[in-house]
Amino acid sequence: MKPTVKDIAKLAGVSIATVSYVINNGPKPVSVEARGKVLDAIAKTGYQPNALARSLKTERTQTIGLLIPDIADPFFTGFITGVEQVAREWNYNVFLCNTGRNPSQELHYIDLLAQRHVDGLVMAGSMLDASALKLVAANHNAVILSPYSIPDALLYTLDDFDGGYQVGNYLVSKGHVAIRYIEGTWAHEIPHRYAGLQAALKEHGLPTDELLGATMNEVSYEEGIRATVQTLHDFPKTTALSCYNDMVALGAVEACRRLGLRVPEDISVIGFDDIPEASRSRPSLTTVRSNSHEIGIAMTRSLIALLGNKEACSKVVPIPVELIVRESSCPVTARFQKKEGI
Amino acid sequence: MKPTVKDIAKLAGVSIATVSYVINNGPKPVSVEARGKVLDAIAKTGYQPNALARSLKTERTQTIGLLIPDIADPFFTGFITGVEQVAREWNYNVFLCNTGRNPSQELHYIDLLAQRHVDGLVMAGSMLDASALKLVAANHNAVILSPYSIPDALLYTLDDFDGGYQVGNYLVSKGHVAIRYIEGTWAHEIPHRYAGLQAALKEHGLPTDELLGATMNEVSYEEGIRATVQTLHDFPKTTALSCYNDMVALGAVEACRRLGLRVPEDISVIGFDDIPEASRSRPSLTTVRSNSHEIGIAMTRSLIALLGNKEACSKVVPIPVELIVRESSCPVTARFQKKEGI
DNA sequence: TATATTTGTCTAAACGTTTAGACAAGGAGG
DNA sequence: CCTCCTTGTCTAAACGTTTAGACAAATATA
Repeated sequence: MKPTVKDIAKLAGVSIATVSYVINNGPKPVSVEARGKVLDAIAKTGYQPNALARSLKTERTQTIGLLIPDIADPFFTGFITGVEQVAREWNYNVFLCNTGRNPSQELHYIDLLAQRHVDGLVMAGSMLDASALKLVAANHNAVILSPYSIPDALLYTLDDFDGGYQVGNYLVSKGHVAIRYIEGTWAHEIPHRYAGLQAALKEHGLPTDELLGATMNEVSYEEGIRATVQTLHDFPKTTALSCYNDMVALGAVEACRRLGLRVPEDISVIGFDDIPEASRSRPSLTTVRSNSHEIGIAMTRSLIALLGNKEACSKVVPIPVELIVRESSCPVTARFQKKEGI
Repeated sequence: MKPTVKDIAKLAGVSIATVSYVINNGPKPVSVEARGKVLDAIAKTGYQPNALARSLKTERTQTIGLLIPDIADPFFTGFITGVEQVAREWNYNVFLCNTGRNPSQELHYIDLLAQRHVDGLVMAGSMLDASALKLVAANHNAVILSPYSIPDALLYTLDDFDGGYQVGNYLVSKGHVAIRYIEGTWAHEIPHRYAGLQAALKEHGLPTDELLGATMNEVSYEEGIRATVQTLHDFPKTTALSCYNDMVALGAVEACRRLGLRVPEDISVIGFDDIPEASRSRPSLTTVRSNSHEIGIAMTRSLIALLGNKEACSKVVPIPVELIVRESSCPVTARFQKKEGI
């Protein structure tokens, strides 16, 4: 079968320790001639070290586990490539786990990664609740992107609240009053985007009791359409839709089209994430941007630093977000002018 | 540290063999009382078996390596979820490797997966040449999606040629003559999509010497725009663009818009893959569909079957493709009528 | 009753590495 | 010349599992 260190040792006429030393530039020195013989034997046999055995002994797998909710969501594909890039730089490998926004699947993967002794965890968009997350953070080397506050964890927090707040402020400043928020699945006890939006409206003295539109069974384009149709059926006078997600917002735009509403003339639609399709679609999507690729990079750097010096450097890194205004949102004022013109 | 089988054995007052037997419903039977004691000890300590040690002994990792060129390409995300789904069903895990369409990166990952002793390989959209692929197929349990013919391998082949042929036939039947093909990167010695398109034109007695438009440095939306602008600069009379990819086709549509050309009135654009955005975009994209999710499922089933009974069941599975006509393509005839109407 | 089989348990040897410690040889410094 | 350090090599013990084989007791078969 596959050649082992033993075979190489025999072939080169040295001890297996010596072979190991040359493979790893081992802790002990090796004479040039011995090294030569070993290298020859390795080349001749095409020997490849068994990573399993190596990891078993060294307690390091040079692997980081990456948990994300949805591989088809461009926000996360950007995130993933960021993680991969840094991992490659530092000679780590990435074991990607796609939880499908399913908490039990997520727990299953966390167990799996533990059994495989990954060196660390990068988590984003977890569907676990705060206490479960706390437990994960306590038992693993983990860096987590989450809106929860988790003591003693390496935590990145997207400023969801501010994102919602900026959307709210923007819409109100343009004269919108009948605003609805299309929530994703109720992942968290505290839906920060919604809360931020709510806060902005309150600040301007607007009521928020009818702010929440229909919620969705899963986060997808199709469900975005369904939830929007439902919402506009329940609240026909809506002039602005703020959506959990760009995918959802794209669905919302499609729903409006089907209902014969023009975007943005009749109704404004705003998303979240600024995925590539947001700027490509017609109308292009007003949205809240956060650079997921950069976040992935930063988080992975943090994790690798943590793995290096085990000092419990718990800290919280806030990530700012930015409202990007495009074609899908429009001043109510303009619309009113148009109506008056008739 | 983490509890081991030894700890459980001591705690339960049995031998480590017995512990192993209950964990695996082992090859030997275990009395109910012993099993009970072991299960208690496991529950009490939260013991998790070390997958590394286990795999080292059993020579199985219950893992399949998945190699794809681009995680951001929706064609492949569909493929990935298909693979994951079947893997989960059969209690396998997926180690996903994103090669970034970089052959050396791809070889690196293949080595990595070998060192980690994955049980099998699923490869799609490889950038390796036929001889390298042949080598991979010979040395691993692999199922490969590739246009090359690789003897003694489990091979799936997308009917790229027929896809190109269908596009060509369709365009010619609608009266198009000035057709250009926007190639992706020159991944393969034989660009089948191009060849199929060419064959269709030849069959109708059309010249094919000016069929090939500008090629791209990488497969992306942005490069699609660039290559299209270039192509339409070189061949201003072009009435139809057939593109390597839906991503590229979307770029082509955007390029046309920037050049003031209406799609499909002035020029037809056709993609390949039928990614979700193809039907969402305006104009919606005429394209060649193949269900990547289903392909992922079928290939993984094949691999798992192969892993079960090692008989070298080499075979070639062709995958049909289907032209989906949408808004982005249009009869020249209609356009001519319009012109005559003026 | 004597013998064969089944059932349950244990001991110990792998699997392919890494690495601490023993050891020998060769120089350097006194 | 003796001691001390460095250099290079080797032996052997881990790492945490699985499992073949030994063995004893209980049960079935003759």
